[in-house]
Amino acid sequence: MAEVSIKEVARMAGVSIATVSRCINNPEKVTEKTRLKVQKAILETGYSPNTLAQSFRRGRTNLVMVVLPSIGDPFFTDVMRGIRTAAKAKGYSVVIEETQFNTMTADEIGAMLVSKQTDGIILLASMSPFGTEILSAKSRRRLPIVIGSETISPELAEFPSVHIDNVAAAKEATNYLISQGHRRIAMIYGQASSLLTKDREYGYRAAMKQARLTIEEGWVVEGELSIEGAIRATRKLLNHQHRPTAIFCANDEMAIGCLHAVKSAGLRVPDDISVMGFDDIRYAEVTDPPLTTIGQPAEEIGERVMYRLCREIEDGRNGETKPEIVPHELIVRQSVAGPAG
Amino acid sequence: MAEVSIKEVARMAGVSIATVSRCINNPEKVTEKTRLKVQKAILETGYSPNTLAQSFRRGRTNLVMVVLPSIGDPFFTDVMRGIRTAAKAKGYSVVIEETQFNTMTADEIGAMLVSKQTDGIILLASMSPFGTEILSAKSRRRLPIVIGSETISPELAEFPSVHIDNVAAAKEATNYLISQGHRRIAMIYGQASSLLTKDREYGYRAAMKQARLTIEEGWVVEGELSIEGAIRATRKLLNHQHRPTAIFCANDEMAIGCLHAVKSAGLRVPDDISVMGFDDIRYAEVTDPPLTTIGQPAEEIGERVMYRLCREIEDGRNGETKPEIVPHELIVRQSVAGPAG
DNA sequence: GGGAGAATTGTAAACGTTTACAAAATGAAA
DNA sequence: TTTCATTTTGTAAACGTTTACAATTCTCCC
Repeated sequence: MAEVSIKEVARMAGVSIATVSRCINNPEKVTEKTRLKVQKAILETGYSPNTLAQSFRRGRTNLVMVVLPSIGDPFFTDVMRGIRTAAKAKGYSVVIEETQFNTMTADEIGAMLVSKQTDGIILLASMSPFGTEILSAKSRRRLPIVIGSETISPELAEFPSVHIDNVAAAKEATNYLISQGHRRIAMIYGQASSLLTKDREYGYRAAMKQARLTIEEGWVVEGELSIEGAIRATRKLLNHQHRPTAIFCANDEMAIGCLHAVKSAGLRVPDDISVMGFDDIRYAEVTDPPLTTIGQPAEEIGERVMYRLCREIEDGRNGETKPEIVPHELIVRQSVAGPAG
Repeated sequence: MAEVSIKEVARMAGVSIATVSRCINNPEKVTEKTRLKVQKAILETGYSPNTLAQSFRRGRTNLVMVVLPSIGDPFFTDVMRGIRTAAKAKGYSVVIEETQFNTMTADEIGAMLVSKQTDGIILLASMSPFGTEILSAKSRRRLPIVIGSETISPELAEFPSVHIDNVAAAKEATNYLISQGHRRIAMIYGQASSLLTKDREYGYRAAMKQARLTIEEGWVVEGELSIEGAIRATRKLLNHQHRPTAIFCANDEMAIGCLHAVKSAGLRVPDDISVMGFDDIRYAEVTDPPLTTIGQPAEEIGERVMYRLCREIEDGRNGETKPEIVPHELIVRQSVAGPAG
C-alpha cells in the first residue's frame, strides 16, 4: 500500500507521470477532466507522494533544527510550542538539538548543518562568544539562521532575531525590588558564557548604579541555569557577611531553587528574603509563595521566530535583519515584599 | 562548498564514483592506496554526502517520530532526553509530535506515517481505546512502532513496549498511604481516555479493596494531567462532605497543582492532608513540602524504547513483543504523614 | 610466462520525483 | 477550412546516491 508510485497512478489514469505530478502540485495547469481522472486513480491506488524523493528532487527537507540549552526548562518548552505551531502551519517538521548547557562552538553548529539536512536553524542556545564570529563567517554559506529569545551579540547582528529587551526587563525587575525598599540586592545569573545572562546582569547593574546602590563583592553568583546550581548559589548568598535582603534570579527555574534554599535555611519568603524570577514559567504561579517575575511571551517568540525563519528560507536572505523586540511584563505575585526590619 | 558532489571527488581522486561511495560506506572493499587518494580528495573538496540523496536511495530517513501528550511535563522531557541520547548514538534524528492531551485516533497517526517519512514511531501518548484497534490493523503495514511508558492495552499487545508496572506502582503508593494510617484516600487521575491513568486507577482501587477501605462516590476525580485541572479537582475533593485525608495524584504535575490548592484553602500538607505524586519529576524535590512519590527511570525508559525501536527498524519485525518492564521505586519525602487527629 | 581465482574497480541502471522542452490538442479569428 | 495562439499533455533528463554486474587488475601457483 505504501509502495505505489506515481507511475502506477499514471498508468491507471491513462496519463503521463508529469501530468500526475502537475495535478498534485499545480492543479491549475491541468484540465478539470484529467484532474478528476487522476484524483480517482490516486484514491484507488492509495498513492501518496514519496517525500524522500520529493525532498531529494526539490532540495528541500521541510525540516528545521532548533538548538537550545535544555528542553527541560519550561520557558523553552513554551517557545517550542510556538515554534511547532508555526512549523505545522507552514508544513515543516522540527528536530531539536540540546546543548545541555554547553555553549556551542560554531564548528559544532556547522557540523550539524551538514550532517542533518535541514532547511534552516533556530538558535535559542547560548553560544560561546568565541564561536559567534566563526559562525558569522560561516553564515556566508547562506544557511538560514534565526536567533530567538536571546539578545544577540554585535557579531551576530547580521542574523534576524526575536526577543524581549533583556536589559530593560532586568532593569525593571531590579527597580521593582528597589521600589519595595530593598537596598541590598543580589543576583544569581546563569552561565558566565551566556549572552542572555550577560544582558540581564547588565540591566541589574545599571539599575543598581542608577539608584546609587553598591553591589558587594560576592553578591553576583553563577547559578548554572539549573535548580541545583541556584540552590548552591543561594547558600553562598545566605552565608555572605552582608546578607542581601532580595535575590534576583536570571530565570524562574533558578528562582525555584532559590526559594527552596532560602526556606530550607529556615528563612521565610518574602518576610526575610525577597526572591524575584524571570520568564514566568507555568510553575511560577504555584510555587510557595507564588513568584514575582518578568513575563515573556514565550509562545509568541517561538511563533515569530519560526515565521521569520520561513521567510528567510522561502524568500532568501533579504538583508533585513532588524531584531524583532517583543514586550515583557512585570508580574507581581508574593515572593517580593519590603525588607525585614 | 556545500554543493560538491561525489562526482567532483571522483574526478579529483581519479576514480569512479562507485569507488568513492565504497570508500565511505564499505572501506574494507577498497585498497589502502585508493582509500587514501579518495580521502584526500574528500578533504580537499570539503565533500560531505548529500543526505537527501542517500535517504532517497536507501529508502531510509534516519528520522523517528515520537508522539507524546505534552513536552511540557518534565517526565516526558526526561524520557525524551533518554530517547535523544540513544538516537544520537544510533545516528537518528527525532521529531516530536504533541497531541496536546487529545487522544489520537489511529487515523491521525496513520496520516503522520505517510506524510512525514519516518523510519519508525515511538508512542508515549495515550491513544483512544477506540483508535487502538484500527492502529493494530494498520500495523500490518510493518511500520516499526514501539510504545513507551504507557502500559499497553491488549489490542496493542503485538507492539513492543517499555514501561514500569503501573498497576503495581499505584498499588504500592496507595498501600503506603494506608500504612501511614490513612483510611479516606482520594485519587486524581489524568484523562479518562488514557490507558496509563486507567492502570494507576486500577492499582489504587485494588489496594483500597484489599485493605477493605471504601471509596466514596466523588473521591476519584479527573485532573486532566495538568496543574490547573488538578487544582480544580482538588477543590472538589476539599468540598466533599467526607473529605479525604490523603490524595493520590496520578502524576507529579497534578500533585503540584494539588499541593497548591490544598495550601490555598488554608490547609497544611501533610498535617491536614497528605499528597502523593507519581513520576518523581525534578521539581518534586523542591516543592513545599517535598513530594512523596513514585520514581520512574524516565531517561532509561527513553533509551530503551529507542534502542528497541532501532532493533525493530534494523532487524525487521522479529515477532518478539514481550514488554520490557523497568523498576519503579517509592520515594518518601515529606508530603505524606499520618492523618490528623 | 601462463592461467586460475580472488580482489578491486568501473559501468550503468535504478530509486521517485520535478520540470524544461517538445508535441499535441484546443479554440478563436480569418 | 485554415492558421495561429494558447492551453494542455507527453517525453525525457536530471537530482546524487547505491549497487548488481561486468571488466579489470592483482596474486599465487604451476
